[in-house]
Amino acid sequence: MSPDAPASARGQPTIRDVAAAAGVSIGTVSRVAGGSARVAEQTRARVLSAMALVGYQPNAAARAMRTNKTKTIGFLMPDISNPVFSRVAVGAQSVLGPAGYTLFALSSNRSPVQEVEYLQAVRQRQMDGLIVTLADETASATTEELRRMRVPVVLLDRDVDIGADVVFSDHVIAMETIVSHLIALGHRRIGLVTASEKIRPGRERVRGFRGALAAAGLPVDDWLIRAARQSAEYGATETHDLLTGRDPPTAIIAAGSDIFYGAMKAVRLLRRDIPRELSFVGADDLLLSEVIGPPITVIDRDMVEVGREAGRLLLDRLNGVALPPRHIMLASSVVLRDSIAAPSHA
Amino acid sequence: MSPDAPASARGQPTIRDVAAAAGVSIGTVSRVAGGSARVAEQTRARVLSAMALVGYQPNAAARAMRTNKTKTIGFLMPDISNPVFSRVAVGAQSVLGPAGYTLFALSSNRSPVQEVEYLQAVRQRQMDGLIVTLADETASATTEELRRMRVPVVLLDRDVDIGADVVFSDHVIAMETIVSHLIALGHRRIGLVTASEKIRPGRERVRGFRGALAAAGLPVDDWLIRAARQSAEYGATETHDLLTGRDPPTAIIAAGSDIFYGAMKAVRLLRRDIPRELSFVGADDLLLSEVIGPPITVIDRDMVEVGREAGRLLLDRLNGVALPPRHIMLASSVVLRDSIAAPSHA
DNA sequence: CTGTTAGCGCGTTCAT
DNA sequence: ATGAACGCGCTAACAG
Repeated sequence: MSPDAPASARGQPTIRDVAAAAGVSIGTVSRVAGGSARVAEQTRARVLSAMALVGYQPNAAARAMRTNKTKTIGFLMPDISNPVFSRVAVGAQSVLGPAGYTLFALSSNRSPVQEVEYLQAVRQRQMDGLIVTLADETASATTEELRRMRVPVVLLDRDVDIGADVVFSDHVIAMETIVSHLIALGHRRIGLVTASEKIRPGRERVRGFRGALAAAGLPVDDWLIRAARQSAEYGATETHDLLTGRDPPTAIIAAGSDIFYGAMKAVRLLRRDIPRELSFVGADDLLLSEVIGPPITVIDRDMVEVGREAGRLLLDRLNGVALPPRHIMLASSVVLRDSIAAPSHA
Repeated sequence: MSPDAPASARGQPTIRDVAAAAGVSIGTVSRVAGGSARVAEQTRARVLSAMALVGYQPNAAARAMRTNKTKTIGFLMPDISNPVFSRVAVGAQSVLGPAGYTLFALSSNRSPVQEVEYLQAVRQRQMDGLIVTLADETASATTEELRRMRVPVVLLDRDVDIGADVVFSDHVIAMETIVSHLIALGHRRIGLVTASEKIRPGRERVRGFRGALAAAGLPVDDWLIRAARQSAEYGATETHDLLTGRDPPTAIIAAGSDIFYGAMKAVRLLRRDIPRELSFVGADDLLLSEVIGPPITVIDRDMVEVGREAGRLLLDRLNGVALPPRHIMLASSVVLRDSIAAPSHA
């Protein structure tokens, strides 16, 4: 009494099996499956039940071959285990999903080689669009590969000239705000630990940092600026180095979620009291900042919204919008908490 | 001087374009691309440079249609923005990638409907294998869909009888260890906030919890056991409720990373001093536990290793290993820190 | 409204 | 060692 589905390749039933079971031609089955042309109600019902009977699922590869559309979007990010990036996936999916697209998340693990491989995978699989956060803007192999893409691409917070739509996060204004605030509190030596200047966030944060000092007429001590990597280890070692130096800062800005973690750990190990002995500013991890004692002042961004915006931009392109490249700037917010105060020996 | 690639559909060059550029037949190009049969060294070189010239990437859909293999693996998880899940992707990718497979991460956002949709997407796209952490073991539509899968499936920490390989995390031993420890310190009323008993982790943690109390000859007060959801909000409200109840616990175990966050926040808001007024145990977030003051005792698991194991199991199946379903159990560790002490009013 | 047919790009025979 | 031809499952265009 089994459905007795011939089931061709891979054991999956095909459109032919359905046609045979329903006693119609494959064309009709295709029409029903695609919901396209008009089919007699009675026929449609027969086909539908035949599909259910044999457990039919359309073969995406065959469909893609015919239509040159896969209804899939790739999202390439440097590190899937970092919520700052993966939240973007949640946002993008929330707008792409209802439009009939499936989002596939890809994590390059910050490796340019992996990045290129994934970009090729996206091209090979004929994905209909791509959202990407590059691990390194200066890797030319990656940008070349990106340029080969023949589908809409949305870039996230990177300066790469490929004529793509971009969703930027503001870093300068937020940085200026917090640095000015610290200066107003009396701080003269402020340390900054952030990502490499090889990517926009690092560059922009350093720019905002220098700008705020300049605006206040303060000198810039390059020793206080650490912008090379993004990791908890980096945050820890640089913070340790800053705090144990000859002329340590009275305030530290750990701009980046990984760096925030590491810097915090270093501060704990050195038993510096926040904010009495040291003012501290974190970033990109609201939850962490809330449960630490004392609550930490942070620069925060809504990464889910970044994902939504990226999804919207992509959807427009997918729907044929032919405007010149659009740039969207999303604000960062500074959440003031108890971790900053006037420097003690002032 | 442009490569002048005809570039068929979607603007991507095909095997034909390469053949024309190299002055050979498509069969030869295919042989070179597949690295299969022997080709004259000189011919191979010509083809290779022609490929580079036109920027050829084999069309995955066409390949899949012929070979019934896609070299892709799906990883379905409840929430991509939770590192506990996304770390698994990192581990799985690290063993699947070198074997030539591309891992696509899919986040169901804890929605059974989304889960079914993604499972169908996996089937339609003829992915070669699947790693899955179910959001709800009791959703029959999901398990049915899972059963339809004709490719190897690896389940993560769930009890679903589909004859698949499974990677389990131990929850019972770790829970017994920490509860016994708290009891030894003098605690008699211990609160537990954890995931729903509809999924294995919730069930097992509750089981270990009850077991440890029973072993110590202590009564179980069901009011102290909260096992319904996984979210920061849930952790916060339940913790608040426990701490403000008539006969509050002297120790709380927040078993789950989201719950950990929320519970911690509730403790802060109620200004309970850890460990003087309250002993506190978190889970699944080592970084958070380190930077909070005081450092928090946690139950921890190596999720990257879970991913690696899952990848290995899958790879074996992909390579034709036909053993009966294998079950792997990975230990959890209890990291003792300063957040637990003898109850104060003891 | 429904059946028939021609490829989509590729890997794989089978000849040469 | 290489080329020609077939068909994987499907959609779209055309007949009827």
